[in-house]
Amino acid sequence: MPELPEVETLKRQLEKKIIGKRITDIEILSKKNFIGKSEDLVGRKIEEVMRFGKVLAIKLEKKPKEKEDIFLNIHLKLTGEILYAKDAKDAIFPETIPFTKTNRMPGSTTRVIIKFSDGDALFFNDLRKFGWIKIDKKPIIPKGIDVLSSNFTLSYFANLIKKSNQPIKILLMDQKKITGIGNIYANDALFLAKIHPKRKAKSLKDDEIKRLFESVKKIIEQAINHGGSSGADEAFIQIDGKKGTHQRFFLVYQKENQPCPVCKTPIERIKQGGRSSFFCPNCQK
DNA sequence: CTGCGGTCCTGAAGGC
DNA sequence: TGCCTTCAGGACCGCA
Repeated sequence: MPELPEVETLKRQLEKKIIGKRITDIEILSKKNFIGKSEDLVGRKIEEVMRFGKVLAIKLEKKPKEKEDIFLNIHLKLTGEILYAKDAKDAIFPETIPFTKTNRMPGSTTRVIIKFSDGDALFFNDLRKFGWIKIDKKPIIPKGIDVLSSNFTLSYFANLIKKSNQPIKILLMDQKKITGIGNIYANDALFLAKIHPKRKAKSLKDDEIKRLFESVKKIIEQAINHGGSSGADEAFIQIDGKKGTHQRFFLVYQKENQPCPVCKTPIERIKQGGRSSFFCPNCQK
């Protein structure tokens, strides 16, 4: 489920751990999840860790005379995890239990292991195998504007909304327009802005657009400060295997039938684009 | 353009 | 107990 705050959390933790380390080996346990030649990475040092929307892009050093950059791009999709182990041989991560009841690390869902010269390692786990690692000359940058970038302005947001016939919630999650918002934060941002998820985007008034803009930024910022969300359906864990804490602050997401935090009306759940939307029928218009 | 449904894959949970 | 169905976070693709 990782959305922007979760990937940003991983990015910040990763850069503290892996910058300057040299890759000695890459073990691919599931070919489907690794696109490119792993040999191209061996022997290189990690130079930089970047994030574009929900994509992590790790920049590797160039070899002498090489002209093109080389990046290791990662998308975690629904169930991907990135774990960092000090000693790869007996790594155990106590909280890596999103779907099973036993410790399993490195274990049954590990798809790729990246080993460093000091014995440390990165584990790419992915239960459902939707995620990927792609080697490329450039970072894989989604089309939309990143919520944390300076280009994500009220006027950009308003312009997008005013010309869209889509339901506002679907628009919020459209990575070609805005990158980083997934199901959790779309639901909670709409609640905070008091806007019904089914509202047609272009029907929003200026003051509603402004409220939504501020709500999106606020929710994303809070979630980053909480180290991401690791709730019931969220496979997300941090690189040391610990959970984020933002699930404690969910407003309506996954709160079907529970009282609205503002007016106590039971939260409702509907389907939009095959995904669950949660909202307060009283507060959100 | 919209919205729908199917697709990738696995395991937990609920119904009977 | 056991089998069968349903359901999840993300993104894409094809169809009407």
